[in-house]
Formats: sequence, C-alpha cells, structure tokens
Amino acid sequence: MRLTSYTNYALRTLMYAALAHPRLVRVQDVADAYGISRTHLVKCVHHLGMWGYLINQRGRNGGFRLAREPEEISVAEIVRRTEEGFGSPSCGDADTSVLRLVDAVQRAQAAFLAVLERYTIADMTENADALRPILGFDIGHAA
Amino acid sequence: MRLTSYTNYALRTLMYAALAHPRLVRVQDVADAYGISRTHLVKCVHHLGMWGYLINQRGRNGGFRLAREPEEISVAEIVRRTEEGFGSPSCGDADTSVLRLVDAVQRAQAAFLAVLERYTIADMTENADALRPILGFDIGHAA
DNA sequence: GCCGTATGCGTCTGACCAGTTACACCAATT
DNA sequence: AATTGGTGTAACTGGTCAGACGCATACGGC
Repeated sequence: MRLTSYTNYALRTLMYAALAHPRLVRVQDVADAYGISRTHLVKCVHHLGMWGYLINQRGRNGGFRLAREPEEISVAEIVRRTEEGFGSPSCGDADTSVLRLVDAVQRAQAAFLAVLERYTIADMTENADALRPILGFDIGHAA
Repeated sequence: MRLTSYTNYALRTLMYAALAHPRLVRVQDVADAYGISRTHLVKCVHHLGMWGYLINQRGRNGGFRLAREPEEISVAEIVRRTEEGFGSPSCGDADTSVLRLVDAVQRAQAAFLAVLERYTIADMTENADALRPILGFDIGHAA
C-alpha cells in the first residue's frame, strides 16, 4: 500500500514547477533538488508533458513549465494517471462479483482518492517561503 | 497504490478458515482453491498463527483454524500487519514537516484504513453459500 | 543569412533491488 | 511410516535508477 516513487516524483516535479511559475525549469534543477538521477526524472517530465500538465521546450534555454494554473491540478488527478493498476487491486479473477473483499478494497481506494481530490498543487506549495530554500531555489544551499 | 499479494492471500486465507470454522483446514486446500503455490502460502499462514489469528497444528491430520471469531477480525487490522510501510509512504527525508504532500497522503491513507475498519472477516464471508462452490468446498467445481 | 557549437529534452540499454513464486528438504504429530 | 506445517535457497518479474547517446533549438562568428 505504498505509492510508487514515480508518483512521488511526478507530484514533486509539479510542485517545483509551480514554485517557479511561469518561469522555465530545467530537469537537472529538479533532479538536484531531490537528489535523484536526471535520466530517471526525464521520463516523468516527458509523460507529464504528454498528459498536458507541463509545456516542454527543447533546445538551448529550454526547460518546462506548468501548462495549467496550480489551483486547477488536483493531487488525485496525478495519482490516477501514474498509478495505473488502480481499478483492479487485489485480484484478477472472474469471481470478483462474489468476493466482497474486492468490493471493500475498492471502497477504501475511493476514499483514498476522495481525500486527495480536495488537494491541489497550489495547496502543496502554499508554504512557498519555507519550501524554496529546501529546494535550493533562490539562495544557494551551501552559501 | 496496490496492496501486495501477500495481504491478498492473508485475507483470503482467513476467509477460507472462516467458512470452515471451526473445522481444521490444510494449506494445500487453500492453495488449490486460489490456484497458487503452497509454499508461498505456508509463510503467510505461519505469520497469521504467530499474530494470533490462526491456531496451527502440525503433524498428521493437522491444519489450522481461526483463533478468534470472524466478527472480531477487521480487515484493516490485517492490512496494517501485512503492509509494513504504512507510516512513511512517499518520502523518507527529514523535510517532511514542510512538505504538505506527505501530510495529504497520510490523510488519504487514514481514510483508506477507516473504510476497511468497518469490515470484518465475517462480512467478507456473509455470502457463504455463493463462496463455497467457488472455493471447491463442498461440491467439486467440475462435477 | 548560414553554419558550427552549446545546451536543453528525449530515447535506448542495462544493472540493481524488492516482491513473488517454486523447489527441495526439515520438523513434528499421529 | 505417513502426513501435515515449517524453513532455506534459488529463479523469475516488475519497478527503480544510472549512463550513453540521439534529437531539437538557440546563440554567436562569419
């Protein structure tokens, strides 16, 4: 019952872009901020671009930025995209109709998403002043 | 955001035991009913025994049975046991206090468990008449 | 205006780790 | 001796991560 790290990075990337909004952000910056590999994050950014959450720009002075306002992107929306196996959690058999278990788990998952539906990327970055230093935004984290 | 198959098997094993309650059940029976490996299920049964949900009996004519009444075992209880990484879902850093994200996810997880808290093993096996044939209990599933 | 180069995203490949599954064998009880 | 749960080991699989390379765009010299 843990979310994949892919989902984690997707949400954090959106948060990072929201803090810089509407300026461009480079993948390398986000990778450095979270201490992960750039190549791993590139795929995540690429997908977010295809899904319409980011606008990606190649070439020199390129980067990416939010395609929508932070208030219009709910956390649940992203989780539903990144966690594909959300509809069939505990069994893939044909006997699901009699299994009350899968019904219960699906209700629990619905409750899980219902909570995340109430939060947006803007809510996550509400405390921007506290977040930016941690992510090495304005001030250098060593100076 | 998928539960491990280990959790799945644990719950199904308890359901199977509840249907046979208070008769003894063999691991092989459960493995056959769900079409999985016996040795994988053995470890699950062993843990359920150590946690006090099952009474395991070795030797000839051995097996296991429920240690409590089905009404007294909530689904959430089992999930909490089997899914260890439930408290720290999306990050292990020290900056969790400023990250509203982990707070939101934890609220969502709480909602998830709150739903499962309302269901017991007895609820899962309420439709015993429909379940038993599927699990090959009384009548052979081919005859 | 044209072309080389720098700098960004994007793709491919493979190593690595945790969870899963299977197999062989041990321990205990009748 | 037969039958049951219990244990250790190894192969397989999907998710994770990193490195090397390809592609696209902008800048600068000419």
